[in-house]
Amino acid sequence: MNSPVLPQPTPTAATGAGRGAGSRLLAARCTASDLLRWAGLASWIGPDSDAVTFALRRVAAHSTLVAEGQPLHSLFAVASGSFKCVQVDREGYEQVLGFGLHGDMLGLDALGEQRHPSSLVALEDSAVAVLPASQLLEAGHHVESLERLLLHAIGVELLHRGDTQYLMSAPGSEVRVARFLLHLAQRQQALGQSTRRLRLRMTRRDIASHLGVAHETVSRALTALAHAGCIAVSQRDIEIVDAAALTAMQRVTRGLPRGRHVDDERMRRPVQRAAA
Amino acid sequence: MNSPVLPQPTPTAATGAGRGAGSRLLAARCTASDLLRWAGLASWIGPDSDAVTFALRRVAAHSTLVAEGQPLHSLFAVASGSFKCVQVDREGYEQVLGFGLHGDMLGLDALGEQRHPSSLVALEDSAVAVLPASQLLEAGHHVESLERLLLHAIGVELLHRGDTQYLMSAPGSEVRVARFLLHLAQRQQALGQSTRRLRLRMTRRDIASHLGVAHETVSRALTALAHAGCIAVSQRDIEIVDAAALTAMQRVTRGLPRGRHVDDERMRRPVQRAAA
DNA sequence: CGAATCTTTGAACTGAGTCAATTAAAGTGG
DNA sequence: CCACTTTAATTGACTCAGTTCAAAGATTCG
Repeated sequence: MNSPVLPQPTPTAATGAGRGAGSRLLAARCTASDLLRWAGLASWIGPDSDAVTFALRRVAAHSTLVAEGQPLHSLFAVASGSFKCVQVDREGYEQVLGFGLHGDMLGLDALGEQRHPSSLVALEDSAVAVLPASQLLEAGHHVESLERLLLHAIGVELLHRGDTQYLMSAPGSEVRVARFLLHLAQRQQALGQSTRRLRLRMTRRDIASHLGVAHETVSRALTALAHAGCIAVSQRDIEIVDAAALTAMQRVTRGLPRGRHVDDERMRRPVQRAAA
Repeated sequence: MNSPVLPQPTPTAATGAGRGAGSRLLAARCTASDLLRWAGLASWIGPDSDAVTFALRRVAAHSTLVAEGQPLHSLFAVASGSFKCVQVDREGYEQVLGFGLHGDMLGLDALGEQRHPSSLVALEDSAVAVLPASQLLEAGHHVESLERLLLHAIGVELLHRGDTQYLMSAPGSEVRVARFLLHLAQRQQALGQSTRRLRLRMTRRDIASHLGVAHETVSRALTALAHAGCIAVSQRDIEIVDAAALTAMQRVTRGLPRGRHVDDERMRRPVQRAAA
């Protein structure tokens, strides 16, 4: 059926001592060292990093890890799989605030009011490390690497939010999608995965919500970018064919303060647009 | 360099007398108690809250407190005045990520890479408390209220970013502006200031950038809202005449303005079991 | 296999961006 | 203090990109 675990492209010598092939997720707990490794901060691992362990929890695809409004009990770190962070308003409109990939910390926005302002939903079968809020500060005082991890995660989260605002500030849909793809590729790169091949775990609707456009527009933008030769699209598998062109496209923003469009019809309009 | 004479010799602390808000007299330093008071967290003030003090620093209108890319030296708390947080991309387009009001913590997004991803620019003559990053953690371990303050500020910042994404997700410009005004009013309320009268410290351009629209559109939306009787506009002074109408307007999101399928389509089944 | 969801494509309508011109305010300097 | 220069704000006209409505493929899942 569903593949339980994706094989690691980068054979980082498993956590600890690899108990059985690919069975790391079956372990009941993980250490701060694991968290650091997932976040790409292996260099911060110190002798104290194994002093604390955290429970692992499986989350089935499409199930809700935390629901909006729920009081803060713990933070989470993505051990495997992926999540979306959403808010739904009274009208039922779903706003996707972001996506959590391997190693990302989830639930940080609950630190303000001690309750979760957004829901966390698994996009696929996933697993998270559970970091009890009460235990965190206490442990952080004794395990320095853990405290640094937390602070780092906070900064990264804020960085992503900034990126998202930048995403949404783009006036053109193709630009937004291009930025989104590049942003995703960049994050995958940080995880040591391919920069060219992207496997989108979220629906077009989720992407659309995240980008602030209609889902049809995402489709159209994707096909337009493909038609322009920037990418190749096959369902949720996307290959970045011409990263340079994509980047160039991503740079087009709203009305430059001054100066003219030096950029011109580089495949300005693939649409057949009322040719009549 | 250091200002030769400080007008008001309110020596150290002055926390007992000062509510911080009133005059713009500036003590050379402030305490954690002050920070908590500014943030509306006076209830957290404990005996240890005066154990640490922080330098105050004046920032002239339009001057840059921190420039994009600058390494992280300290965080800041707004003692008086206001700031905008901006990123400018290679084309020179300025993206406003947010505004910092009295009591807000500034520079948190630098915690990720130990470098400021965005600039902080004073919108008017302002002052900030300087919280050296190195000193912060250390002090936090001993002064509990300070640590809680930091965590709270982080959560609040994340909350604001979420609000901003919600802002920008609105398809209509009037909706965005309405949400922006209500958001601002809400923050002012948290500071104990008027909910009806808003004095915008930022230009229309800044607002436009923050909302992801053209600055002309902000003007138009403002006059439209005024024409609808929701608000009254006089330059940068805005009075919220009909908060209910504004709120109603703010709720209009994409796709369900009129008519048909309002309910059935969104079959919400929010909670599914997460754990195995 | 069929039901439901996801995805793509089409066509028409409209709201917001761009360009442009005018007015208002604020900062500069003699 | 008052010309003068700059920057901010408002308003109008026109065009187009993206939303909306609609419907047909594709994919997943029970």
